[in-house]
Amino acid sequence: MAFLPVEEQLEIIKRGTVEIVPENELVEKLKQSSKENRPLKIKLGVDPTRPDLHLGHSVILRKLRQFQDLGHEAILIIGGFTAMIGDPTGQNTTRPPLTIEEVEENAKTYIEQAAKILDSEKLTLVNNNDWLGGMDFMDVIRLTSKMTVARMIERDDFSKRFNNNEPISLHEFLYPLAQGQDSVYLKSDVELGGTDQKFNLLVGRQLQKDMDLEPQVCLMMPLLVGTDGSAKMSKSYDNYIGIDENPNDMYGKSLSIPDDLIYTYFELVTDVPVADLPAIKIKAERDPRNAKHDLAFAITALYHGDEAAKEARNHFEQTVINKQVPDDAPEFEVKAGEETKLMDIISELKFSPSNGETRRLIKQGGVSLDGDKVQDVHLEITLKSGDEKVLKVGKRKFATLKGV
RNA sequence: GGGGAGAUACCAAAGUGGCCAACUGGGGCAGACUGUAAAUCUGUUGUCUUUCGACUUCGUAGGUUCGAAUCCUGCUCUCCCCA
Repeated sequence: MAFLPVEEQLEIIKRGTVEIVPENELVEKLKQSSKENRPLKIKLGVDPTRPDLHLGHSVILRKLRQFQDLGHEAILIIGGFTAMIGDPTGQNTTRPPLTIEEVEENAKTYIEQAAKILDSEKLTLVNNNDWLGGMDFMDVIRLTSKMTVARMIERDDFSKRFNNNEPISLHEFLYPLAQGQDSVYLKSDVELGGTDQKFNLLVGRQLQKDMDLEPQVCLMMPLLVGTDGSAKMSKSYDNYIGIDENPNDMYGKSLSIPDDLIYTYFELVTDVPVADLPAIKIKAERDPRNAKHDLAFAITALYHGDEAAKEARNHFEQTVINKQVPDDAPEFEVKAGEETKLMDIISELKFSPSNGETRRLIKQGGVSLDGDKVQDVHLEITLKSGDEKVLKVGKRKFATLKGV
């Protein structure tokens, strides 16, 4: 296939990137690639420790997808071997290494979810256990001789842990080397990673040079800030939007991001054309309310389609803005003519983790029946056959109670 | 190899024999407010229980005691200093 002109490729490639090291080498590689009609090898290593993908992961996967669409070869490395080591990057504690079975299971889930973003037809999928697993101790020692301890503890996360008197296991030092060895083996032209991966990516470049290979270009994407507007998106901070989430949650969560992240999200996690971005930037500043709804719609539509996104928008307007009951509230059948404890109903609906929590909710006015706040913790209700009452627990748990 | 310090609820961190289900901060949840599931303010935050109260929890296993997160012993893990 014919490649787009280098300038046009660059425009797409540079969307949202923080840094390309070094950019002029990337330009050279792109020129060579066009000239020889040879796709570049774009490497992305993923760690199958936490298989639930969220928008934070999507930033880098989308970048890989963009390379695919430009006609280059996307190589997704499942870090089967490295997962058994445990990547120390960004961690304040040692990661528990996984077993082979866990890795395989997680990798499967990962690929299934990543397929929502990548073009799996054109994807090269490899597992670094295939080449790293076969190295013997001497190979490993040779590899370690290329790195110094001083360089290692230069790294931010290591030095932080070191200074905080937190443990660093020796094997964690091997992680960047293992990842770099992937680049040597694959002869990658470009490696993608988050800014937190800079060190690891550069090690790959270094090792390639040592092996007299053409060094890879390192392309860093920003870490997506989560819905709380401060920390990076991560499951453990509970500030994430999962790509597997249902349209309603996806839409609602997208709306909860702070206004000044609207543009960033458009740039990093939606596929609106590069050309439209300037106009979006202006709208985000002048009319954040609507810009954010546009964003929520774009994100939801990307993973669930336009129809589902429209429904999610309606659902949100109905429940949150107009405080009405959603159409899809689950039904709960109550035996007609019998007194039933409200607390038991809430418990059966799993709307609350414990009865203590339910009591608390009621006392705080967090439970209502047909719009009236429930005052009595021990309220018992009796419904006639065919009667319906709407139960609301907390902010967004609804159910229709029906007498049967 | 030697010496010292430590392990408390989701996280951080007080508490050193009864007043401790355990200060405080963060997070979570709820209420008010709002364009928003944001921000802010207020309340709340082990389980069971209508109340009284009962039960489980302070690394782990035992022990001392009327009574232990707090004292003793073994074990596991971590950090620091010296070599």
